[in-house]
Amino acid sequence: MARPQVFNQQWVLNKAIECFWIKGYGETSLADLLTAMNISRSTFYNSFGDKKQLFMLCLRVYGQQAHHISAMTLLNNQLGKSLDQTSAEKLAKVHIQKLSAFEVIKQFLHIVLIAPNKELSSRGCLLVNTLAETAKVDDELNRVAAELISPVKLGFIHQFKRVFKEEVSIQHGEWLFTQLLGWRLQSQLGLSSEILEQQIDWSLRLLKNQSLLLSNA
Amino acid sequence: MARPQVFNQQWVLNKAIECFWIKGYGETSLADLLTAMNISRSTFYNSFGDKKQLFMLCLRVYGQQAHHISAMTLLNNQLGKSLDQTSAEKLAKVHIQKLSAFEVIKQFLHIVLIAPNKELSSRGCLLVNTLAETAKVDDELNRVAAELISPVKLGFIHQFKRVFKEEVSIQHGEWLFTQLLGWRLQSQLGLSSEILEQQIDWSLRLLKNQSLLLSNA
DNA sequence: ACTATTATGGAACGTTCAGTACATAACTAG
DNA sequence: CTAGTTATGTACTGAACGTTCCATAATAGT
Repeated sequence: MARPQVFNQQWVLNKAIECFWIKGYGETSLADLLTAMNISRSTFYNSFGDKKQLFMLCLRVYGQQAHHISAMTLLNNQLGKSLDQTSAEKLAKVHIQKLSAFEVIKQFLHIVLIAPNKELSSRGCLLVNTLAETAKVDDELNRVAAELISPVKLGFIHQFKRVFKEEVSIQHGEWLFTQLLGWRLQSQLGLSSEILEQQIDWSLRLLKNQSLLLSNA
Repeated sequence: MARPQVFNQQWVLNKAIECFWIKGYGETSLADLLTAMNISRSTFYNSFGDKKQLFMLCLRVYGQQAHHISAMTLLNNQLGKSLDQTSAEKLAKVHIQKLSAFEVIKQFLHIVLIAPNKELSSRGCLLVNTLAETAKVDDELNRVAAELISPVKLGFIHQFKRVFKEEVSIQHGEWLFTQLLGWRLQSQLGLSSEILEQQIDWSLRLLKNQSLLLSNA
């Protein structure tokens, strides 16, 4: 009945996510997007409304992927399609299921913070970045980003509790999540991966002995 | 010999810092700056070169102030002129010198993360924000921000060690600094101040028992 | 009072921005 | 083959951006 779309929806969406992920919402121009997505202006506006709508769509897709990835990583299943091959290979070699609960978490942190590649890990998390960028500038985007982060965080904590088989509390998961955020920034500050791994070791060892030190109340 | 400047250099600089601090470099327009600084376009370009040069100047000034403030806070001296009156009053009431080393750190974290006011603490650190914002966009600004952060971090760690009287290592300071960054983001994510304080308690208690758990090698 | 020097105000610059209008191309159902 | 529908490419819009330019105002030394 009508002329068919010549581009691949998922492909151009992932390209858009990559743009926003690298440069942020404000710094990403329409020209950047059109070049990366390889579509024309009219196609853009016909298919995605406008820049803001596209961005919110990207946030949602990214949120689902991020949630999926962190959950899958801890569950030792296949990686989502969005990660590149090197990451998938690295993960496959880990053989998480044979490691202790602490090793699983350690490997997860290692992959998220260090392993994939400098390029990827230095980007940080699109949702967290967006939250910071739009904090005082765009209430709507800020709200959306905040809403989308929460399931990711809860997913992390949930898997964290699963791995530790109820030996830890939700609060411990929150505590470790705080440090995950901190490590992200530290690595962006140029903290050496040696010290980063050392810190991860420390935190996990502290968590291992948490029953000795941390009361729940 | 010449017509004198009618504006106060420090005053307009602090106004500029406030702009950049709230909206970031990219999102702060020249109109925003001129309104806040209350000067005209030509005065702006004559006195500060251009937007980027002014921004780098602001970063330097802010870096010195931030360094000063964190050091002074821990040393229980007067606050720098840049903090507002409420913060100064809050700090004066703390009477840090009478508290234990751990209480000093705890109060410091409390002030930085929770106490001053939602407005101020939600801004985060201008240098950290800049580092994140310019990561993939402007190499020069990124480099400058990274260079200016390091003395602030070292200052924090130095004072941290001073307060603890060599009972802790530099690595412990780095570890706590990581969490400081994480808490900043968490509070921006809407983490309740109750949980935030709980986490601070936990981390400090863990640090208190560090000799039991953490080896230095 | 005159001159040199600097600060200031305002108009205008070219560029880039997100978004729109419209003609045309590509397809399908009839 | 035709009519109808949708996708696409190009030219354009008005607004906002950072920056420059120039005339003018205000001072200090001579």
